[in-house]
Amino acid sequence: MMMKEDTRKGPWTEQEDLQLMCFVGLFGDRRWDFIAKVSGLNRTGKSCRLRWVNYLHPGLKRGRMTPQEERLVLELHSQWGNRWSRIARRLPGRTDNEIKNYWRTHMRKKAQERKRGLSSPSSSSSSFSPAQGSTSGVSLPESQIMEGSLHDKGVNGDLAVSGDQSEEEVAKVYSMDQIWKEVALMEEDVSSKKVYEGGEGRKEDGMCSLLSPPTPMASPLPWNYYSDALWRMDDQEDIKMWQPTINDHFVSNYGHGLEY
DNA sequence: AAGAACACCAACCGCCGTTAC
DNA sequence: GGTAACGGCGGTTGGTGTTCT
Repeated sequence: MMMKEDTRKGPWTEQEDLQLMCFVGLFGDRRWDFIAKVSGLNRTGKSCRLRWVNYLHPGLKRGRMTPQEERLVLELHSQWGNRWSRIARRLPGRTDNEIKNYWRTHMRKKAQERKRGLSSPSSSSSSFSPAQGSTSGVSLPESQIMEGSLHDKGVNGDLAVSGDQSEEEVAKVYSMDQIWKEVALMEEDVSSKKVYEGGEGRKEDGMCSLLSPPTPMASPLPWNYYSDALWRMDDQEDIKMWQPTINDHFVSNYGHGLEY
């Protein structure tokens, strides 16, 4: 068959999402080029990966950043600069893209505010005010508020952390435990209300029949649990822990379409 | 009510590091 | 060791929804 001429671009359709989720369930989220080919999606591997990482990944949170998250982003950005993926790793459920977008819009706004503020020196220097104070008084080091910092590579490039060891240390600087406790508490409340809702109109229902544990409702743990666990996984090894159930289930129902 | 301005977010592009051959 | 392919990352753009005038 000769396809593959024009790879599709632009927004993903629901059908494509489903297809992608199925094949990621089957083959894991690493071999993107392979998945792109095998799935029959006329997309590049990159495109598939992006879609998965930024939108379809079951562990993703949606919606506004919590004040804790915002604080964390600011803090980590002050340490690492525009290392979005690195920062994202410290915010489970948030993607580098999301954080990047967040930073751009909010910091740009901040920069503009400050520009104006410079003419009136007594202006509220750092009351971080997307929509005036929705972020519960996150304060930002002056140096970062300047417009230039939107593009620079690390505010304190010199101080910039180097190496993973120091990364670990830095992460603790901000009394991470405290932050996470708060976040956990908040989320516990929320998730207990909407377990399995998929949140924000996500269209997971369709895929759940394929990818969720065989009998989601009968499962002692909600799908969210799997999702969250998955999000934290770094290795393919970990994924294998849960993949078999998906594979069995999926293959038995949809394996007919596969030639591999 | 309509248009402008702004905010948000999904997706693409290009570069770079890693891996496989 | 060289090279091609791939995956990941950061920067950027464009579309859409929301708020403001």
